[in-house]
Amino acid sequence: MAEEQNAQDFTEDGDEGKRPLTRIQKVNRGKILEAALEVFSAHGFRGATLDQIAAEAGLSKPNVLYYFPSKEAIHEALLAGLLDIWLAPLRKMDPEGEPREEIMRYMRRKLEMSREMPRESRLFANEVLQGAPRIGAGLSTDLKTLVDEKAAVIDTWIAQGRLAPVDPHHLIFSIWALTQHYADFDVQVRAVLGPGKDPIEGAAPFLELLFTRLLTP
Amino acid sequence: MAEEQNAQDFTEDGDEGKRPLTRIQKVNRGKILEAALEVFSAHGFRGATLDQIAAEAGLSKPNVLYYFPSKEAIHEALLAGLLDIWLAPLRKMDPEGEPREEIMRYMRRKLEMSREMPRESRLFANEVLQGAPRIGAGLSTDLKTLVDEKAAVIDTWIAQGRLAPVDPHHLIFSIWALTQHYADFDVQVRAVLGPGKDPIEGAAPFLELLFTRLLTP
DNA sequence: GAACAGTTTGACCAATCGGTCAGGGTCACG
DNA sequence: CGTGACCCTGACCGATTGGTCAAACTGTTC
Repeated sequence: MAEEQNAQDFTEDGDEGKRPLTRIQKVNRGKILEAALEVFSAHGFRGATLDQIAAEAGLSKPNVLYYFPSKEAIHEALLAGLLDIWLAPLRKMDPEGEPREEIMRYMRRKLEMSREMPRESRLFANEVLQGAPRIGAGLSTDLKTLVDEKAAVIDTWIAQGRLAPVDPHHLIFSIWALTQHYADFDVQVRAVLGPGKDPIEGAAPFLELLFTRLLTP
Repeated sequence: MAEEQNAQDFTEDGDEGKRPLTRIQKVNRGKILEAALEVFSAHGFRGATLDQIAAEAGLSKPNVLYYFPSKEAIHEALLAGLLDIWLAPLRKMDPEGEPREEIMRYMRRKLEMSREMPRESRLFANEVLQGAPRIGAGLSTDLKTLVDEKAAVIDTWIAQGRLAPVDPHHLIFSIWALTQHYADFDVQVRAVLGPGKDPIEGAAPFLELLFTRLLTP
């Protein structure tokens, strides 16, 4: 195997890894990540090829490898920020807010993300489906911590009688499942509904009704 | 080892292809399909290799190709019956039955399938996630027909006032999303809940509550 | 405009993958 | 126990894939 590790590498230096980041670097890294999101989300990690990514980015394969040390590194770079982006709406859930409105707002924001960021959703789904080999750690640490924390908030709300008594963990799962379904299974949903309307447009009022009925004491 | 009686001795070829199917053939085809289900569901079509399947089945690669003409053919053989198996519970939904009980029964059966056939669920999810390149046709024909038919039944029930008014298509989607989530995103669910209990055990009462609240007029 | 860092590429490589093939082993049955 | 159909395998092949490399090109700065 190639054991040669380029010691003088990229941003992973813990200390002063100050790198001015050329204009061309910024542009091309962006193009690569955008192309990689397109290809990885459509074919999975194993199903995507560097040639596809390079073509999609409008660069040559060696040029892509000039900006990222490996295919794996591109994938990691994509997943790196994804978990945070993905959980940002949940983080915003305010313990001081009105319980039902807070949960509904979270659900709406997640549904909106399924419409506006379906590729990110599918990238994530691909990763989890195959056992989360590359972000498994983040799931049982960051993710679990955040969910447990918000579940505690929900339990408080329930104890105060401001919310119908439901299992808070499964409530959060249900929001994930119901919203991401429209991004991840888009082809199936569209095949069933037939051509024309945006599926999420019909989903929105349904989910409003569903969660209102579920959460009203 | 997992000894699953893959009762799928398929004698297709409406033509003259009526070989009696040797005992060894039955056994080895079963071993290959079982192994392929394991590997395809875990890594996707592109991510799975014939060597993996052969190793999992305890056969040599050329031997695997003796029973199936190609990797593609193995995958197709798996998907062939899957859509039917997958939709069987929906087919059983009885227009003459008690509306809420019929829908609850369907939901329960789907949840049960997530527990007992998670690999099939993930195989299906993998296929749909990547645009359903191999069963796309079946989605907009068989699947759409069945769902439209059952949606009409649900609409009738609603018109009779025996069910709360909800969009029947999205109701069916919600059952799919909520139940399959526990199979497809198993790693994530377990990471969040922590080790120990079976996630589906906790999901069952939650889903009972959710759909009861949603469907009661 | 020299000089050097940063950028790009064609040619190439080793590994892996799906699949083939000739030949040999094994089973069932008369 | 012979024989033909069925079963199995090691060796091999062409294509694809992730990745390397030397050399050439470009942009920027003094």
